[in-house]
Amino acid sequence: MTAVSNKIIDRLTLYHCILKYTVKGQEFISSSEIADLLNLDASSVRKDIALCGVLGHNKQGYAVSLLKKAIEAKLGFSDCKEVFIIGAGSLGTALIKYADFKDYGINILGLFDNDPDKIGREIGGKKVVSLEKLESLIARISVKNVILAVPADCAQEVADYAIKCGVKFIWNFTPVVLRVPKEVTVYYENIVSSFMQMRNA
Amino acid sequence: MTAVSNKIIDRLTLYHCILKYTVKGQEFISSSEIADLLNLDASSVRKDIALCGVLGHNKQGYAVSLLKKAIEAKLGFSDCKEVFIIGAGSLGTALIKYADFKDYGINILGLFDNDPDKIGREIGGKKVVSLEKLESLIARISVKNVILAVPADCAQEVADYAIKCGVKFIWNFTPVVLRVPKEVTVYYENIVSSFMQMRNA
DNA sequence: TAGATTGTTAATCGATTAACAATC
DNA sequence: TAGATTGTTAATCGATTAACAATC
Repeated sequence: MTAVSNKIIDRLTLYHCILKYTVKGQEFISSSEIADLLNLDASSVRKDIALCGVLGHNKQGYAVSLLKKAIEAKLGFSDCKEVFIIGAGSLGTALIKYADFKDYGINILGLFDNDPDKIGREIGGKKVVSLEKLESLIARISVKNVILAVPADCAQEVADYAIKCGVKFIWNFTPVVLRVPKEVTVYYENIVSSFMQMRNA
Repeated sequence: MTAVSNKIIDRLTLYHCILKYTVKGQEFISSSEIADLLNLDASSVRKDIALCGVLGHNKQGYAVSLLKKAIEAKLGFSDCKEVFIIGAGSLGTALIKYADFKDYGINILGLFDNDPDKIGREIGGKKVVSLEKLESLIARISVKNVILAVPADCAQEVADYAIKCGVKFIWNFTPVVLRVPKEVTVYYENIVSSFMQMRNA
């Protein structure tokens, strides 16, 4: 399979959102219709779609349901990844309740915190587990991905612990740039940056 | 002031996070130290820093506090923008509680919802206001920016209403690509995309 | 047919990386 | 001095845009 750059992944997920919500019920969509919704060039839309192996129809554009499935296949929505969330504060809660994750192959298995008031409570259908138990749980069911949603002042410490437990990918929702060993990858959910982009527009 | 691309804004905010958290207490930092933390090329870091008008010192690198202030000035952290959040669910709650927003010049003035159970309740120090009141409030205090954190199935409808009230910028946390008039700008917080990038790495 | 739209190549544009003199 | 690091130019790389023949 051809490698797909992050920019293309970004656009493909947005095309998918269009197909799933914006043009729901519509049978065909043209490259220029997608391009207009996202302020893109129509030829780049056509190129992205070609990557997914979908052929269009003249004067009609692309079949919505076919294109939607092709994007799902290309991005691997059905190849489910298992994830733990660390931090059961308001952000961790929002993420575990984000039902759409399942549709995208993101399977949230558990929610960890070290606040005794939260441990044992149920949030979004999952029991909050003591952070101490991360190590034994990872040993049992090999989960390599965590979402880090803890306060900034303990982000590095918790990341170190998760890495010690065997975590390889950290989806980092804290504003802290983490020091990690080479074999560990951190993805920064840089919320503030997109606000700055909005402001500077 | 030189225009700064979104990619550069992305990197500058991450440098700022490093200076604020990761190397707190350290007096100087070299371009390669920043580059290593973020898996970037050191020369691109130096270029970004040059854009902020900061000069480094040989054998020492850049003065941390000076560079931090220069990034803040370049990105306009002190030029405060006022924002309403629409949707007082778990995501809206998480966002209003994200204290760091204030440091970045994001001033959240109010939280709207149309769920009678939520209206009047206090979340993150702000009273939840009925969505009906958006129009009169925007007429009084001219707020052009909203964070959209409502369920997908009413995203377009709520966006239409906000635009009718005079909103010009929508920071969209829903997975719905919105149809908006030309004078309105939508920024997509594409959470699923970054997960896909993580998976495909 | 005429018009609209795709698929794809070529041209342009911008961003990243490499290289290295200047500096302390 | 030698070594490390900046500041900046030139070279490379990749992404976007323009253009247009092919198609229905």
